[in-house]
Amino acid sequence: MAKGKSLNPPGHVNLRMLAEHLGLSQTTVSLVLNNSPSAKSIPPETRQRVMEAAERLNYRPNYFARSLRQSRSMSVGVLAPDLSEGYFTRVMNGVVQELTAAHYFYFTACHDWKKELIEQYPRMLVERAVDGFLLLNTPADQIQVPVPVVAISAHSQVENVTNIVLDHHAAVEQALKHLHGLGHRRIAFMRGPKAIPDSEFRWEAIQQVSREIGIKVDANNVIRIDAEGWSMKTGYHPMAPEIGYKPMKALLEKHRDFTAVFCFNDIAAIGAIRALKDAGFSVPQDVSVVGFDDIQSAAFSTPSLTTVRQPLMEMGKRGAQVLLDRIANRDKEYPGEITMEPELVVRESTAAARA
Amino acid sequence: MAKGKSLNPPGHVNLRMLAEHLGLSQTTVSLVLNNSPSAKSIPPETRQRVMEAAERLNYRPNYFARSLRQSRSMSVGVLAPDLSEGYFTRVMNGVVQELTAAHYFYFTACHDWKKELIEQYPRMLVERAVDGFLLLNTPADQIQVPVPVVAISAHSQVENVTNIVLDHHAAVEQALKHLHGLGHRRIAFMRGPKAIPDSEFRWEAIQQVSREIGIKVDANNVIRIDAEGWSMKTGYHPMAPEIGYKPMKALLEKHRDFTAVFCFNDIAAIGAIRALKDAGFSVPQDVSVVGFDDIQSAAFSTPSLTTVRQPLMEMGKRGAQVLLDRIANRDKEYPGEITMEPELVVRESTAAARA
DNA sequence: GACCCGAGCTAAATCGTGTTACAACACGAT
DNA sequence: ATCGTGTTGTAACACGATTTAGCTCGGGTC
Repeated sequence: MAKGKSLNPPGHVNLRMLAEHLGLSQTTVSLVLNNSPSAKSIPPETRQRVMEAAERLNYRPNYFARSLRQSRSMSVGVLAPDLSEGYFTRVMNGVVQELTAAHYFYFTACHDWKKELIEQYPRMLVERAVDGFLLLNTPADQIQVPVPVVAISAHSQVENVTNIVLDHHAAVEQALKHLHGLGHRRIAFMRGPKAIPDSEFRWEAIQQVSREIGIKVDANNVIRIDAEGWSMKTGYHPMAPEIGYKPMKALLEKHRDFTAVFCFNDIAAIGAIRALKDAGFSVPQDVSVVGFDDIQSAAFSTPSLTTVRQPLMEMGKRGAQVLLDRIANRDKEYPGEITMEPELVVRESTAAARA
Repeated sequence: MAKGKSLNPPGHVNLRMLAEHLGLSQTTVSLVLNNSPSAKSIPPETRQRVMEAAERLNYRPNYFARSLRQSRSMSVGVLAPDLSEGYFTRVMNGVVQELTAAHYFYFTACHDWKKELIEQYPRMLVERAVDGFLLLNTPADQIQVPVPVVAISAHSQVENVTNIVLDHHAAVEQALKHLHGLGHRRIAFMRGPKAIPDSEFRWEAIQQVSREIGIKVDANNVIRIDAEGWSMKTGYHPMAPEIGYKPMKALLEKHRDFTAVFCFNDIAAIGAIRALKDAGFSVPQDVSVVGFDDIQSAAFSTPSLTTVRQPLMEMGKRGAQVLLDRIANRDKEYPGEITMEPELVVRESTAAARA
């Protein structure tokens, strides 16, 4: 009665208080609650008593004290360029599923492609003791941290980093064989911005596959997304279809010697289609358009988009799984690269080439 | 030399180690580094010496130990239903700007509309000592936490919560006056899912404004988005245009006695347009469609969407500002509600009613 | 009787910081 | 000599959990 139980700050039950209340030592209570291996010798009745009291007094172990001891925080850092509509949300849907199931939380940090932020954020998050990093679409070369790193859609062969990548050869092959099979020979290519790791990688795949299939890549038919369009500093539209609209319009003003366009992603493809329509073309009768990613609106825009589906959610899930696994077994060997398979989704935006 | 400096785990400099190295006590070093008021008496030279050593040895105070002592974390919790394409990313763009500028990080937690998670996550994040909460599109009634809360797009008059809301009367008035002005009299309304706080609020505004303008709301022309479509458990498409496609299709199978549709949001509007086209209608010649939000794809879908623009980014910015202000001055008075103004954006999806 | 053993527990150290209470000393004033 | 009063620090505890090392006691073995 004089145990002092009633004068506590309510809702803040200690291990000490719990132990006092039970007439046991903190050690015993802790061992039971954590189901520690050295708790074998504790009889079931005592166990039961401890569990019940913890439940009844609504005991919650203090997060910081526990983390201080075990030096792990049950949280990871997610580094991404921005909170973009297409890519980010889809990958994160998969990531979140896995992290949540493992009782992990995550910090998100957007570097907006700024070099200094790409170096600064990892340091700041290490100070907050994240147990690992997940990089989305972000070059990993410069990142040196004392915890495991998994990079999704990056291609840096660096110690400590596991890459989750798409099989780009297969992806490009499916798209180009589809167009080739429809009779397209003069194909325009829209390259991604330099900053994005996938851009160069995919471009090389395009050149290689083109040689294999026998498609000529004409420099006059290669356009490039302007990296500025991706920046936050545009304010209102960080990553609008505009990024595809502008280069397509520019190309159309020079010449119209192509029957199909292979776009860097779906958002750009939607913009490109808009530019084609504005120029008096109809899609797919006059020009076929192929996108990349298969974001949600791809199926519902008009015309619906033929596109190379990246299994973004699965890539997120897989990435998170690997990261959690590497965190749990820090000295186990880990894969340097994991490849995921794409899938061509044929919809309305492609058709046989006009004669 | 034999001070043991070289046999440390590198990158892990203690306060103790720093103090030893300096030949001072931990207290002194701590006082200097935190610029504590009781450090007044410490001479500038000693100060200087401490600061330099900390810099040189790259000393970083342990986050857990520090938080364990002072229980605050320089981070906030963001609670949202999901990482949806339209709403979430736009609001967060504004939020992130403000938080980053104030050197705050944030945890994101998606409750997926599950009651138990809406109660559980705040508790878990309080354990992690977040300094405040930001609720997106999430009812705040049940949330009891010892830190400031700002709710964006919610309408709960609860102690401790500041609401950032849209002026729904103005929003609905602009949309309906636009349609009324184009000659539309028989208008179909798509209500939002029950779970979303804005749904009921907007519906009441619709009823009131309709009375004021003289538009009849016919129960046969009211459809509702099926809440299940929003759930994660659908796996692949958490929040696709499908949510608008299905109810629109169902309505069209019953009757076609309307010349315009006012949709709950842009994503649903895109789905509804698709359903109208599938049924042989053309938009806007046969049926006008008005959306809500003005998400990025609204301007680039075909036809481009007439919609009520919510200043989502500004709402996020404002919400974060208020939260940070309330965190910094915990006892200052705070606003219970802040109203933001909408703006009608007229594009291609609306036209004069057919005779 | 010495020795070991397992069952059932506990005291005390540890993690790294922040903070309170107090020590040692100098200097001048009484 | 004593007292006050800054100055310049330090020892020790608090925060709350985990973990190591070990204690006690009854019973069995040789």
